[in-house]
Order: sequence, then structure tokens, then C-alpha cells
Amino acid sequence: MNAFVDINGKPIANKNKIALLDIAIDTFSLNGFTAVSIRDITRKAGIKESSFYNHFRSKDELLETIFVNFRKSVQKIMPPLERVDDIVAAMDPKSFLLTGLRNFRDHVQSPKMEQIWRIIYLEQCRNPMAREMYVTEIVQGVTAFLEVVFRKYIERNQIRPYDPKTLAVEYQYPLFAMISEFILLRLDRRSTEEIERRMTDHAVFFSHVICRSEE
Amino acid sequence: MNAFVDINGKPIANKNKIALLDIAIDTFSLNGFTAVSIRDITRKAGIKESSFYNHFRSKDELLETIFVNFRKSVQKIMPPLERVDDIVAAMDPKSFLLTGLRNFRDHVQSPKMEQIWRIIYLEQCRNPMAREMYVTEIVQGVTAFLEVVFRKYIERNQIRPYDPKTLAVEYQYPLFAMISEFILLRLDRRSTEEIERRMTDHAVFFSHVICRSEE
DNA sequence: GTCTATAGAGGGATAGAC
DNA sequence: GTCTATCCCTCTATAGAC
Repeated sequence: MNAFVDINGKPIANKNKIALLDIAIDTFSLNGFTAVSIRDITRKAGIKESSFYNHFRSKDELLETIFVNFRKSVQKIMPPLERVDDIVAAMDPKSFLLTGLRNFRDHVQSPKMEQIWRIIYLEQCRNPMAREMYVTEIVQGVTAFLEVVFRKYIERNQIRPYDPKTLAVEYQYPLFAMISEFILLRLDRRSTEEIERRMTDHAVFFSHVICRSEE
Repeated sequence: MNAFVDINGKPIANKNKIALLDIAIDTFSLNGFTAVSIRDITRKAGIKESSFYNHFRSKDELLETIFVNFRKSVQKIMPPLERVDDIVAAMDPKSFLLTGLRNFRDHVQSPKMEQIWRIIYLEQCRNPMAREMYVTEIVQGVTAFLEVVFRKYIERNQIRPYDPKTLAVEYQYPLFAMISEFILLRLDRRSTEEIERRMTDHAVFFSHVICRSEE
């Protein structure tokens, strides 16, 4: 996430607008959207409340802008389906899972992304847009991608002929739970060592379970 | 959850106090703690705002009361560790997992519990107490229990000698993610059929993977 | 694009009569 | 335990000068 875009996808150039967005992500991720006021944000940005409305039509548009930037960033880390054949040919299942895990971890560990993940979690119940985005972009998106990959590996006889959809769910769902735990631990500045090890353990255990070549 | 208790664990007898708690759970679970005012709650309860303070010292104490009741209810559905031997002797691993799944599902499907789960999710980032409760009561509690059970099954030679802690994590974490998806789907009154099937699929897949008697 | 000023609603909480 | 009345604060948002 190098540059923010507005709700229409255009890059944001104005310095104060970037600052408002940046501060909003910081504070929303800590206290939640409702608990943070425009007053809080503009004070930290060093401008007056009224100037806020030159950049965003409303507080809701500010949140929406954050969501748009999240969606953009998530789509960037997911390999396009056309590349799946190359990937599958180049890596065995275990390497594929461990590489994906590393990419995913790098993504969620970038400070701004980590904060936005937290906002998405926070606002899921209150905000239908956050909920929709999480379910479609994250859960369904990732699972569908993995399903394709696992199907290829099965065709290549590299993993056992389980149902590819089941495999995708079995692999990805634990990671969702671990990611959310990771995010909460970071919130308290507690060590994430154990949960990170669990992610790796999971990838190893899983490839062990599904691969043709046993033990 | 038949009767609410106050923050000291004493049953709540007063009708209005019960109503306030009940309505608070309803509305907090939909809109989040910060977005709901005491005004909203007392209006729905049919009493004046000022009367609220005869029952709860503050809005925070109200939330704390909800958490206390959640903790009480969760502890009630977890079998005590002394009963593990009987359970393991009476059921094979697959039956154990499917039975546990049914209990868990019944618990989370009780309307009040479902709402409180949602509040816990909602408040996790904002409220350290909610976070602590989720991590210790739910995640660590359930995982530790399963670890003991899996160890027994391994000793009895009924499942393969994987690390019991890994097995507990591998089994429970996907369920955490599925539960949170379940809760979000219910929020939009969407069908939970698929995610419920996934839970069962997971239990079946998992017992298939870990059991000695293969295919 | 930023400011001052202000509108207008709603927030948590308390005092004191009954 | 409930009420009326009220305090003082914070909130989002707008109007209009510069």
C-alpha cells in the first residue's frame, strides 16, 4: 500500500487528505469507527473539523475510502488464475503452501494493512459493507483460488483425490482463525511467535496429510 | 442461559434490570456498544434514563455484566476434565467430534448466546476484557480440553500418534472461523446451511485423517 | 482549501421530589 | 425504584469570510 486512492479509485494527492485517511486508519483500528470522532481525527491532523468536509462528504465516506483501499490491496496479492498452471508446475504442494503463507504473512504484517484488517473485523457486525467485503473478497476469494490449485495438483497426481473444495476449506479456515488471533495479539503487543509457528505447523501438517508420498 | 447474574455472580431478580440487560444484548449485538445509547435502551425498556443508574453504576458496568454471563454460560457447556476418561471410553473419535459439534452448535444457536458471541467479536478490538475473555475462555480453554482428549485416544491407539496439541489446533481452529462466519450469516438472515455442512464435513474429514482404521 | 462561528441533535450522568 | 428536570459535554454537519 504505497498510495491511497479515493472512492472512485483515483490516487489521493492532497497532503491533508492523506493525513486524515492515515490517522483515521490508526484510530479506527484501535477504538472502532463509532468511538472516534471527526474532532479526534482533525485535531491530530492539525486542521479544523470543518476542513474535513472539503475532503470527504461525510464520516461514512471516509470509512468507505478505507474499504476501497483494502479491496485494492487484497486483489494485488492474489495471483491471477491464469498463472495457476505455472505455479503448480513449478512447486510441489508443500512449497506452494509455505510460499503462500509467507506472502500472506508479509501482507498482513505491513502496519497499515494490519490496521485495516482490524477495522474490517471491528466493523463486520455493524457495517454490511465490511461484512460483504470480508466474505466475498477474503473468504470466498481465497477459498475459490485454492480450490483451483488443489484440483490441478490432484490431476497431476501429486495429492490424494479428496474433494478440492473440502481441501481448500480445510486448509484456509484455520488460517483465518489464526490471522484474527495474530491481529489481536499484536493489539496488546504480545508475542506472535507461537501463533506464527502454528501457521507453519498447519501448512506442514496439511501437506503431510494430503500428499501421495506418505511419511 | 436461563437466569442472568450481576457482576458479583448473584442472580438478577428485578424485572426492569433483566429487561435492560436483555435489550442491551439485543442492541449491542446489532450496532455495537458505542453506537447504542442508554437513552435507546431505557426507551425500549419503558423506563427513564435516570432509572438506569439504579441498576447499573455505568454503561461500562452493563457491558461487564454481559461478559460475566457469557463466561458463566461457556463454562457450563465444557465437560470437566475428570469426565474425559469416561467420554473417551464410551465413544470413538468420530462420534466424539460429531457429538461435540452438536453441543457447540446448540449452544451458539440459542438466541441470547448467539448475540453475546457477536458482542464479544465486536468488542474484541476495543475492549481488552472482551479480548482476554475470548482468548482464554474460548480459544485456549477449548484447545487445552481437546489436547487432553486426543492424547487419551492416542494412548488407546485409536488415532495416529500425531502431536496432540497440533491435532487440537488443527481440529478447533477451522471451527472458530466457521463459527464467526455462521454468526455473520445469521446477522443478514442468510442461509447457514452450507457453513453448517462444512462444520460436519470438517469433523468427518478430520476423523478420517487421524484415525488408525483407514478408508 | 482553510478558517471562525454556529446550528441542532444526542451523549452520559446527577439532584432531588415522590 | 421511578420520576422530572437539568447539567455539561461531544457529536456531525453547514454557512460564509478570507
